Amino acid sequence: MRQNKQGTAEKLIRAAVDLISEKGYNGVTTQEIANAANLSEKTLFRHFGSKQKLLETSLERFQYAEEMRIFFSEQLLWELENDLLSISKKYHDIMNRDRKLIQIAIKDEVHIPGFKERRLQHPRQLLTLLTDYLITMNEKGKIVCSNPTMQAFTFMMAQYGAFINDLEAGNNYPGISLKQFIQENVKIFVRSLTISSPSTP
Amino acid sequence: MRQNKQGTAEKLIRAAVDLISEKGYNGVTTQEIANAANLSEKTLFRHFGSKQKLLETSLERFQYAEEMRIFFSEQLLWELENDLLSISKKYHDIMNRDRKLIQIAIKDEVHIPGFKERRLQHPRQLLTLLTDYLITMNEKGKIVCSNPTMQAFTFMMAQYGAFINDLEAGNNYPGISLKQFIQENVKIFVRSLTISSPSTP
DNA sequence: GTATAATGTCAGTCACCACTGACAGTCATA
DNA sequence: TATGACTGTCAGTGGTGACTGACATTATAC
Repeated sequence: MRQNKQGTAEKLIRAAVDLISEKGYNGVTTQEIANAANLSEKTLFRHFGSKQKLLETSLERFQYAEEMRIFFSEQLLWELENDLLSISKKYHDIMNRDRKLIQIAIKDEVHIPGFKERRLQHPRQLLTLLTDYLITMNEKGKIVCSNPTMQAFTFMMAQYGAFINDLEAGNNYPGISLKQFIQENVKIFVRSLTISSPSTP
Repeated sequence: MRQNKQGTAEKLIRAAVDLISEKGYNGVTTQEIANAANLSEKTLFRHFGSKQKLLETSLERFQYAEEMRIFFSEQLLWELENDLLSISKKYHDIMNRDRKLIQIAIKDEVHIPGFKERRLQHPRQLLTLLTDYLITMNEKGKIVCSNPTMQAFTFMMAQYGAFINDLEAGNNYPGISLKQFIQENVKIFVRSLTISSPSTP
């Protein structure tokens, strides 16, 4: 019965993440979480000591950390359209993997020391990576880029908006999919960044 | 003392919106709300009957409704850069005015019948208005627009992302302001929509 | 077969919280 | 000065929810 201990904690964490992301930390009872995990409430407390600690443990896995950095250093082809597409996809992959954790983080209500800071550091890192990418592309003469930081930021905000929209509004816009959005957004940036001289009609 | 009744309800609603947007519906007690409004808990219940009803009443003001439609029919100059700028500004004006209500809506936890539906209808309306605008601009020969719906959607998502980012991350990106973002985003769309022939380097 | 570790059951504690009733105070108006 | 509309105080009630302790149960390992 030694290996069951980890399995039990895992079940509880999954149930907690599921329920809390739906109904909020204060909207779920430890009883409900235990039931959803097919375990007794007592077991929950034996493993985590408190509801708050259970949440903290659940949120610890919230670290895509190095993944973006590695992606940027290994997967880029220095071909704008291609790269922006794969960056977008990677972004949504990562975000969707942590979908429920992000939902919890947004609903917040809960104050875990340092958590917000840790969370906000990811998009800052992405902004840096993306900015550096644009700068290099500019140096290579492949794009015309006057303000790389703001352009990277704008690109990110579009992705972020689409993700949050999908997260909480689901399929609010009939006939519009995330894939289509990514393609159109990349097209717009490619067109905008590969103009030789600004067109003045 | 007749006019005080409305003033009292107003105070309570304001306090409720402030606190609930911060800590979530289940994270605030009626006691706290009453204190924040400098009124007794009893008065709160005399006015609204229940905590839930207080929230519902607070959320009823959440209707920018016609404002966007009127703006689109009256304030546009049919000059792309100018119009996209003023649309962006109007959007953020409206969103910021209802900042706290939107925060409550996102944290959700609360299930008020029909509320979510009512809320989601606003961005859908904006999408329609913006799409129609692009179509007309295309017909006027002022832009080259292959896929107006997706382009309007992309423009919206960028605004939405920037708003949500500002809402919950505050000043996470030092040196980047909302104003700068709006300008850069508009520039990107203008460049992208006013290319006569796609440049292939 | 017995020790050990993990879980379940059950009854219960304690604090908090939405909400109430009874009574008293305050102020404007007639 | 009396009435009425509004608010405050206070002492409650009933329910819920996080968390505990004592004891029984199961499975595994030696």
